[in-house]
Amino acid sequence: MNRLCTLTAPKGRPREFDLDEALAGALRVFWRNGYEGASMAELTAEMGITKPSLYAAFGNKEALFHKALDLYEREKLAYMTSALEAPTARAVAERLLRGALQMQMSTCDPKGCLSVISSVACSAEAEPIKAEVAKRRASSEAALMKRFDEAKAAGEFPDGLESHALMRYLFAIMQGLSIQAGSGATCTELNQLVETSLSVWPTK
Amino acid sequence: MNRLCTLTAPKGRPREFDLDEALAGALRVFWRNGYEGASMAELTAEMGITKPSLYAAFGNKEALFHKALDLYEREKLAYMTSALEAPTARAVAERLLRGALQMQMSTCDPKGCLSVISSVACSAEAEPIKAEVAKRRASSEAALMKRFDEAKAAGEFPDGLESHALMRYLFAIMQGLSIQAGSGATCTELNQLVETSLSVWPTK
DNA sequence: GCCTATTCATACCGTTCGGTATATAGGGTA
DNA sequence: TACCCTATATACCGAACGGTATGAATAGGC
Repeated sequence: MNRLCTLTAPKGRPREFDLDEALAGALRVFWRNGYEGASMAELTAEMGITKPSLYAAFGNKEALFHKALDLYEREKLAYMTSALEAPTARAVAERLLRGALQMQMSTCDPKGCLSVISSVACSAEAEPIKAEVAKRRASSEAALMKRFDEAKAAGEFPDGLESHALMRYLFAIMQGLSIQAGSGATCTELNQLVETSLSVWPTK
Repeated sequence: MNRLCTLTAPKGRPREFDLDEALAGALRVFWRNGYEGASMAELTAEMGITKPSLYAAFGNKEALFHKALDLYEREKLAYMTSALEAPTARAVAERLLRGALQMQMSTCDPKGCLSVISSVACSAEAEPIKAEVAKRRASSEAALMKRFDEAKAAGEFPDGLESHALMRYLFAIMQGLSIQAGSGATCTELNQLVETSLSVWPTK
């Protein structure tokens, strides 16, 4: 009895769409419109499936959003974790800013940052969404602060400059970058923003 | 015939609510939830009037939003125009950052910036809202750039630093400030952000 | 007192929202 | 072939959406 294929051959009728492709479509819609601005009609249209298929495969709208957020962090925010490996705090900041810039200059993806959009665009009923995004952001902030703590211990910062404050400052610039990118700023303008931020970066 | 009161005594039944108070209520709702997140039910509840009264007095939801945006700029963003009168570019930046900080520390107003919220939180049908906010922001940007042009002409900037780039950089920090304020950052953290930004402000 | 003009409160309009019941189609297993 | 399990497509659900028709209430002008 051949059992080699048991994992790849489930029992019933096989689904006719690709899970990853559908999720990528959902991500695009959430990215363009935010959680509440994304309607099931637009989601199913972009994903190329019907509503029952969506609910069977992903649960509901909120669960779909979580999975899309996972995909976003995994594919689009990968530069954030790799940037932490840079040798100095300034190099980390440079990688983060240039990574964010490069992402915003992509011609195929929506503009702005999904995390920023989702943490802002919500009425009272979308409070859980806001909380989830805040949780993930806190994790990113903690990672960057840990890296800046090391830099401070290595004597990279001017006196009186706390790693916590510098982390918050850098995140603010990146959030401003995504806001401006979503508001129609040109690549040249965004590049100016990054270069200016790097030119004033504090050194000892 | 006494005509002194003709302006204050219109013909029909007098309205039973105060226009400014109602508009202030609408502003709070839009500020908390964004344009699309603000439902007519929540608006009328906070304004203390019924839907027909709202439509008679303000037109429709979009016109109400425009009037609320006017009120917001007039009352909450007044510090932005007065900040331009500061003697140096650094003093302008300091007034802007401290003004934004003070506004975010208000305990009675919602957190975050209405302009940022409105420029981000919108699906396809709210495109006109986004465009209107972008128009107003462009006007603020132009005013700050004009002021920085004067500062550059006065020799306040390091070589190679364009007023356009510095304006964009300062706006990014303020936008990041409002994002973080809306995401639950404490007053201490926001103050750290402002102080750090000022400590790295470029001088010649 | 009567007419006109405006506001108020209620109830309703058609549409869209997120989510589902139901019936059919299609593949593995026996 | 018969059976089981899952995915598909259609049609539908109650609720909430932005916006209005309608009639009663309240003021000024004559």
